[in-house]
Amino acid sequence: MKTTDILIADDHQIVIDGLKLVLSSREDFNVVGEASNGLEVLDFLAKNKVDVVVLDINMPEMDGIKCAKKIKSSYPDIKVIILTMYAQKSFVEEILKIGIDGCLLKNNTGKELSDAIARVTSGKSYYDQIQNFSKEESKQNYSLSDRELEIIRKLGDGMTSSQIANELYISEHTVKTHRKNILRKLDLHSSSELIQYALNNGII
Amino acid sequence: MKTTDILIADDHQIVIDGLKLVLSSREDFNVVGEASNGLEVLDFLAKNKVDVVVLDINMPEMDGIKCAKKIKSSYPDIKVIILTMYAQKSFVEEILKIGIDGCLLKNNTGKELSDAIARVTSGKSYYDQIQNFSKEESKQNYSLSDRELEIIRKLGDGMTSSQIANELYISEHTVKTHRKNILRKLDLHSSSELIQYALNNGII
DNA sequence: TTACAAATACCCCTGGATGGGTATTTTAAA
DNA sequence: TTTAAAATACCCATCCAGGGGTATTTGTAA
Repeated sequence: MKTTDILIADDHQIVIDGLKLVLSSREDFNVVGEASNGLEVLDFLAKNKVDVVVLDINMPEMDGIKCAKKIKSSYPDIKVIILTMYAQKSFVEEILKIGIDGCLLKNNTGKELSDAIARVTSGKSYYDQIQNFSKEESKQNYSLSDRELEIIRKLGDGMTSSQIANELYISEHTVKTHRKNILRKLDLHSSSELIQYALNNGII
Repeated sequence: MKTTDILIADDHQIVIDGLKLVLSSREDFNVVGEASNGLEVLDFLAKNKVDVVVLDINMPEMDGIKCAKKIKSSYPDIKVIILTMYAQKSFVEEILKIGIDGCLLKNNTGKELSDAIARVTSGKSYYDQIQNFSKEESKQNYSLSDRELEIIRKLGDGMTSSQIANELYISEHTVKTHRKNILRKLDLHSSSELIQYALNNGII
């Protein structure tokens, strides 16, 4: 029998334990490794043969999206499934662009994860809920630049515009411009909303 | 054989599926129900006999802490274990006060959850990491009042002091006083930091 | 090489947030 | 019933955020 070798990445061990058991219900699935962040995933892939990687988005060190990008450029044959807490609008564009094979919410049953893995190994893709806003919202869903993301993270640490300006060796005016652009792009109106959004979408 | 009847509550189905499988490895454990929020838990308890409830903190409708409080007052014999993402400093005091039997991070293995359940059924308690800061930080870790928590949640929605004042039928001055007290208690200095803190500690 | 996005920088103004007080009433606990 | 905590309300001041512009430089992709 042809088996599928699977690597699971999540920063919560108990979730990994659960997923392993969920997937062990199928004889053709073989969980060959686990990782608690993106760096561990890349480390594992360098030394082992894997067919499918199941990635949580919110992980320390290197998040799931960044990790998926690196996997797809270094190992285009490996299938990647993103497992996430929320429907992460801000990442939809990126998920589609990177060519991630599957994406589903943690909100789903274990069986659906099995189904998703089976689908992607057969060369198909598995998207849950995601494709809905990929069409409707991708137009108004402007993407944030690297600089803007950098500033959002510093805002999350409670830094003011002038503090950020000092740390980045740029003018406070520039920081304020970035902030205005961020709020405009995301259609938000305060830092509080921004931090909430950022945390819910894996930016922080 | 005496079996332990367990109710699992988490807002992510895939986590429930995993936990059920993890716990099924012990013959004396019997997962009799599952719930995706606190209200469903109370509903289930009203109709079924349960020995142990495993509660996630972050759930919609009614969070794990509020739910635990109600369980302990209505069914003092039912053991309660809190399962959480982060070490939630702000809740330690409350967890100890309510008399929750066990508390562990999702960051643990499935076996540790089994151990915790076994311990609490035998009348002991199981605390992971939590007791550390319960001693060290409980002095400077002032607890927030219900009103203060209410205001934090509204701030998370991006509301201003005056908007909150209108919604709660109180003066804007009062809202500002609450905000000042919140920041002072938590030793924070801006709404951005507060929202970050609140999301990481299950307040929002 | 031309066009466009990103990053940079500055101007204006208004309103809200932060931090320092003080003080009353209400509620709950000892 | 006395005491303490919580919720209420107001004063002051300063600083920063938010929203409206415009403009230059830099890098990159068509």
